[in-house]
Amino acid sequence: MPNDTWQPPSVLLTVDLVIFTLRSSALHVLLVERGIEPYKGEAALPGGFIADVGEDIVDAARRELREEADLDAAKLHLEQLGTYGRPDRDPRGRIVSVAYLAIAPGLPEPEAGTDASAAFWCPVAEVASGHRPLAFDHRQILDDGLERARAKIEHTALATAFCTPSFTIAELQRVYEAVWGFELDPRNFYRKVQSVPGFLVPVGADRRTTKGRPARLFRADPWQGLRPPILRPLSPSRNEEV
Amino acid sequence: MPNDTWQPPSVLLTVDLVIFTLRSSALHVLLVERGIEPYKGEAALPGGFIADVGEDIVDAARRELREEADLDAAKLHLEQLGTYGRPDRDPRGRIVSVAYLAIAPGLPEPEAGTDASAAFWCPVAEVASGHRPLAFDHRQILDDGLERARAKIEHTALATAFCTPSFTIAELQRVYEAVWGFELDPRNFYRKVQSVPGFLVPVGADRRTTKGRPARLFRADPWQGLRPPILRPLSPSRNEEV
DNA sequence: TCAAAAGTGTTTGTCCTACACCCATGT
DNA sequence: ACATGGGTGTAGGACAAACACTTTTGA
Repeated sequence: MPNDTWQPPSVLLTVDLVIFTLRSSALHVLLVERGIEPYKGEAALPGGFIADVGEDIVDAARRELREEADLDAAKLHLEQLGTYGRPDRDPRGRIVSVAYLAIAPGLPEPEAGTDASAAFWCPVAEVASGHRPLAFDHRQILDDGLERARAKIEHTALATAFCTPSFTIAELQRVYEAVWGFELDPRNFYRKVQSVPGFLVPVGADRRTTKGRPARLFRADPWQGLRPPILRPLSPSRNEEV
Repeated sequence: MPNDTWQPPSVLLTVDLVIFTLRSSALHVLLVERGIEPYKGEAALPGGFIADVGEDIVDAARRELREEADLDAAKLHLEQLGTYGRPDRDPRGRIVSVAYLAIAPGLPEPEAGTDASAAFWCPVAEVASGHRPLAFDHRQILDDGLERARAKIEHTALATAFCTPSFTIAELQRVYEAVWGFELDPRNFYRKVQSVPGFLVPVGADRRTTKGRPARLFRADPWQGLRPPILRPLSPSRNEEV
């Protein structure tokens, strides 16, 4: 119990980032190969210490994203995922980390930045299957981030953040399938997303591919809410894919 | 950008608690009157600094609950709500706070503990209406906690944590109404909760009141998931009450 | 003319809401 | 008897899964 001379202990504060994107229809997460101890050479989520005592936490997350992966976080929506503060989570001492979640459209290989040896997109399935161990408690953070993303695209238009500025409904469906991990009926999906008022805005043009009928293009605001939501099936017949 | 002599800055870490309970069918939140500066004498959420660098954050939350309100948190389920770290949120300096949410059954007035001048239950409506200002950013934390609780009782049996060990369906309905803030049809609610497999376990006894037919008693595990969920109506005819 | 992908119609069953109605108890 | 709250039946509408079918393109 604190007495008159007691002073509150201080801790070190880091941010960690769960950045998802879609590459050739598969969900990927941004990882870095750690350039310093501990866990040097192993894979980890991008992140790092706040720069100074006056830096806002979400600003630190944006800065780390720029430094470690050369991604401009200005357009990315960072959502707080949770805080991970187990006393033994970092061998260097008491380090508490605030995790953020973000969604990025399909992008080429990120440039390795200043802090990390290398940044790269890793298939989420590779981590989930245990083939790719992660440093610290980052496996847990990634799992929490995946579940958050799965729930989030039900109630908001966040899935469109995976897409190019204008996209077809089939492209949007591939996002939902990659994040949820099972296939959907294209015809029912088509009408379901169209029926949500204010979700999809027709852009008046078509996208032509080498095969088949051209598809209408749409755009959307990724941060808009969806009413009614696009709920994933709970139990029924769903074709697993991830 | 950090150079060779750069050291990461340290911050002070606090926990804040949003504890809800039901008193005479109205949702209440546990508040304390602050005994020290800043905001001395004003209302705030219970909370405080972690005790030492080795204390786990959720343990600190449990300890504060015991110290400030003499509530035994061993049986309460503490859920992390979020982390609030705006650089200017505390005039004493850079203080980052991790907020937790918990639900308590109806309880008598809490005892004032060691740290706080007084702990008391305050109607949530009183805070929401702006009649009761809160210290720091605690109004924001409370709002976030309320929305979390509203969403949480849709997908888990958390609402039963407001109830006595055994309860009637009508009592459970009063919980949902108090948290959501509008009235529900008793007959449809009755069947809806009964239809969720594994939610309500009959205890084989009745509760007799002074009026009307006795109601069957049930018990439940507050941390169990609900499938299908008990969804609150989004738009339709709902009688506002809070 | 065929394959492939986009988009539409329709059927069928499930779930939800609203409300009429019956049941069991205290006064 | 009757008021009060507990509990059941059921009709009508909204919704969603499943799938047959039509449209529009490239080859």
